[in-house]
Amino acid sequence: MVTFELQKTEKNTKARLGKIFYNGQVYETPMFMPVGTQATVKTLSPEEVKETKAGIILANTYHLWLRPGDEIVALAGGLHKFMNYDGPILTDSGGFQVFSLANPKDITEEGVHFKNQYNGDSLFLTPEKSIQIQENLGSDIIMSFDECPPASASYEYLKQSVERTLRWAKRGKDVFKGKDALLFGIVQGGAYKDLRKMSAQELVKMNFDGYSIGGVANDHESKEDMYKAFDYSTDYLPEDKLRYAMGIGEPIDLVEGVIRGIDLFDCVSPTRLARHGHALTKYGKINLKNAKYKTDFTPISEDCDCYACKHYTKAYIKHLINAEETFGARLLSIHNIRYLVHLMEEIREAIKNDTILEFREQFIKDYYDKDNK
RNA sequence: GCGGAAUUGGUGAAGUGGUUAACACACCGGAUUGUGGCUCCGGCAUGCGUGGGUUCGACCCCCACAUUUCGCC
Repeated sequence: MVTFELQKTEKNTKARLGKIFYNGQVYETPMFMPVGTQATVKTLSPEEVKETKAGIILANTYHLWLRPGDEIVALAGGLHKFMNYDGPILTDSGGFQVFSLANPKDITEEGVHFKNQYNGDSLFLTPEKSIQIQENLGSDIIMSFDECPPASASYEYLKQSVERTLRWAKRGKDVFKGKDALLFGIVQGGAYKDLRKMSAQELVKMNFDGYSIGGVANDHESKEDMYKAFDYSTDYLPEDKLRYAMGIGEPIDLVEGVIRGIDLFDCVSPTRLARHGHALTKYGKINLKNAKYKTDFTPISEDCDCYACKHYTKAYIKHLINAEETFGARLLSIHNIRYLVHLMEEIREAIKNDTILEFREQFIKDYYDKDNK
């Protein structure tokens, strides 16, 4: 069972420091969570995930429901046993996949009809069903089933969607057993203050165990709008509950999110970028496919303590990526996850010292200033 | 030695007497935010073996040479 304790709020911003307790384990927030959609963080073993000092990992309702099926995972004794991971596991509700993957789809008050993209079967996902699947999976942090509209949706559509998502949240909460897991409500409303506020306040009335901020970074949403969505949401959320920005993100977005009162982030980017040959560094993202790394026999980052940086050079990893060897993707995934986890360590230190704004300034200078490279 | 065939970018190659030489791979860049790991978007032959000729115009027609290859002696 996951519990959360708020430690402090930074002097100049909404940035928060907290602790998550889980089966004798302790994790600090703000925290970055790697994504393991299909009950595996792609290319990594659980031991390698742990070595990056990541705590919570994500798994996905939609994918595991379709394959291998939540009943099978339940038979295996739950996700933790099935995938051999003893840290906390958070599951997404399937709401985002309905938005991003399932086509065609038909969204009704009752739930969402869509086709199984693998075999064409007709599927019907409801708020109740989503919770039930997540409980079968043995998730520690369960998400409400939400509609995730594109950022370009009209105000009118967003308003209706937010209201429906609230009704879905209520339906999910009503069937949630609440034994060993937390249930989060998901704040929607695009970049509109009144919608985010309404969404947050109504969810808070239902008293969820934590609150997610959804519908961000979708559909080429601007960073400005995303940051507004953070502010307009966290302003109306209780201090003593976790706030989670779903699907975020880029290093700068983690910094900006923390400043706006977010505790948890997840993103596919470290592992996806890795598979495509990119490495995150203090001085920006680098593309190891670039010819200039052919003879670069230095680590990705001199001061990184990850397995990849301790033992391998850019030239070697570049070779692996070029040769399409999975070990290359694995080394880069280890590095990129470690980079983001370490970034959060630095962020927490800055919150302790009440210097998060100075930290942001220096971070932007290092990450984006081309003269540093 | 004689006869035939071929010669297009790093590679495999398409191509028509008439504006910017198709496509693929490789290569060089870029993208990627609640993950379809083999994804997406760009760039990449001022030149079609070499030298002449025909033509208003030739990668495409003609001649010579070079190289490769096949067959025969």
